[in-house]
Amino acid sequence: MLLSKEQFSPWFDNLTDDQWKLVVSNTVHLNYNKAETICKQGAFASNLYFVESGMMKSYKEYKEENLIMRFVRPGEIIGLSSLYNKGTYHFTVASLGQSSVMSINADVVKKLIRENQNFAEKVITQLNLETGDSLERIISLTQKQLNGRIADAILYFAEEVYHSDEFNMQLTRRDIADFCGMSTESAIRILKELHNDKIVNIEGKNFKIVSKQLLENLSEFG
Amino acid sequence: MLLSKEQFSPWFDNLTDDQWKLVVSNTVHLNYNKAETICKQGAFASNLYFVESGMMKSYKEYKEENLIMRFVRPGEIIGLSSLYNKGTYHFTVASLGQSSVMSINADVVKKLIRENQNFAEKVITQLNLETGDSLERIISLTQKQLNGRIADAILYFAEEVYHSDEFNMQLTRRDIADFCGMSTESAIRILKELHNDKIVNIEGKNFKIVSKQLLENLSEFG
DNA sequence: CGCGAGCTTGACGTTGTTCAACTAGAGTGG
DNA sequence: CCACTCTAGTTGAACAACGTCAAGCTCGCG
Repeated sequence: MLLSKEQFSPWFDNLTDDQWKLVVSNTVHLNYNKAETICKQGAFASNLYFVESGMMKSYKEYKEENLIMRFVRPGEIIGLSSLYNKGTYHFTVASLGQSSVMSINADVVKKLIRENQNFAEKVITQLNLETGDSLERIISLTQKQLNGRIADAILYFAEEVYHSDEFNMQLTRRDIADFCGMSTESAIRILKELHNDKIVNIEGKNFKIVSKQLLENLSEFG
Repeated sequence: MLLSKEQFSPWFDNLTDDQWKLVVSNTVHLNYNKAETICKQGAFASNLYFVESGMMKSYKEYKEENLIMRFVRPGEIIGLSSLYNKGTYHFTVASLGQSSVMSINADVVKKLIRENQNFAEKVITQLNLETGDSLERIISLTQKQLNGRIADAILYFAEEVYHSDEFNMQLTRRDIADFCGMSTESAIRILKELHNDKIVNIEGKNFKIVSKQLLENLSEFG
């Protein structure tokens, strides 16, 4: 398979040819099926994963509970936050449907950080973006009630994941609940309420936001 | 005031003399009193703060609620996670007692990141440490009940903040509650319970861990 | 000496979880 | 082709966990 840097823009487009060759020669492509695990929380993070296609859930495991932190989409890199320190994955990442990744040796990424300031800056930029998101999630999860959290989740799906107010949800109700830090039953009840109140039209996995304004109100005051 | 790089080790000890001069000439020292604000969530992060003495609380503001994310101690830098992107502070940081900081221009820090790979690596290392802590906090706050969260907090104070099983707490009950994401009354009730159960000896602001084992059990199963 | 902030306690109401039961569809093996 | 099972989704009722409210208390500071 022929690889060009630009294909993986904007992560790699500033690499020198030598650096890119190094990346290519320390890379394998992998395909995952639904429910397969890309990386496991606590394991040594000897590889990072550049997502090429599909969608994954990235979650913290705690006892029987999973708390989904975010959904990972093409163009994103998994494992940046595991570089240095103990070098273990903070999350488990599992594929939601079919997906493919480019697996890169972590030492190569560290080498790029050392040798290419642009790359280092991009890494820090990305880490800080994730920190910001992560903090917003903490607020949503700890300071809002069920309504508000579900509203946040639906807005997140529409804006960050599907880029549309109408989408066919890939997730189970349980995934939604795990993303909102609540029980499956609670998630179902609130979704039903949203549907009955004609705020979001929900039929099975088909979601259509009817009133974004009301949804944002819920997120804010719910 | 005479400044040496080594004094601020390990953040700056790998800088060249020129780089250090640049830091010194773009730096001011500031003293804060109790309850004064070092930086404000949402404001442009044009400066970073290297903590020299004292202790601060770093918290997210949401409506009337504050959620304390961590306590900042000498040797730490405030604002790394605000570099790049929008460049606004993710937190408000307020001094708990008297404290002093070295305020550094953010552009200088960015320049150091570009020009000194060691520094860049340290920054990423630190950011990833903070990410790890932050995730542990999410788990504590969302997956554990009040007992477990208070236990986590006390263990955190003993291990990360005061480095002793016996300490005089600088915080109010409200601070403790804000750190554990619960109401002040709940925090008080649980602390009392811990005292009555002879797990932690608490008299006013004096804390003494009697049975660390039981406390860890609470953290794990509480 | 009085005032305000922090601390404490009990009673009460709300929120959200748990448990149990039921349904529907998808896959499996006889 | 039909039971059988498993998972996902759903609903209601009972219950536990936690927050809110109201009151009173203490202590340091002006």
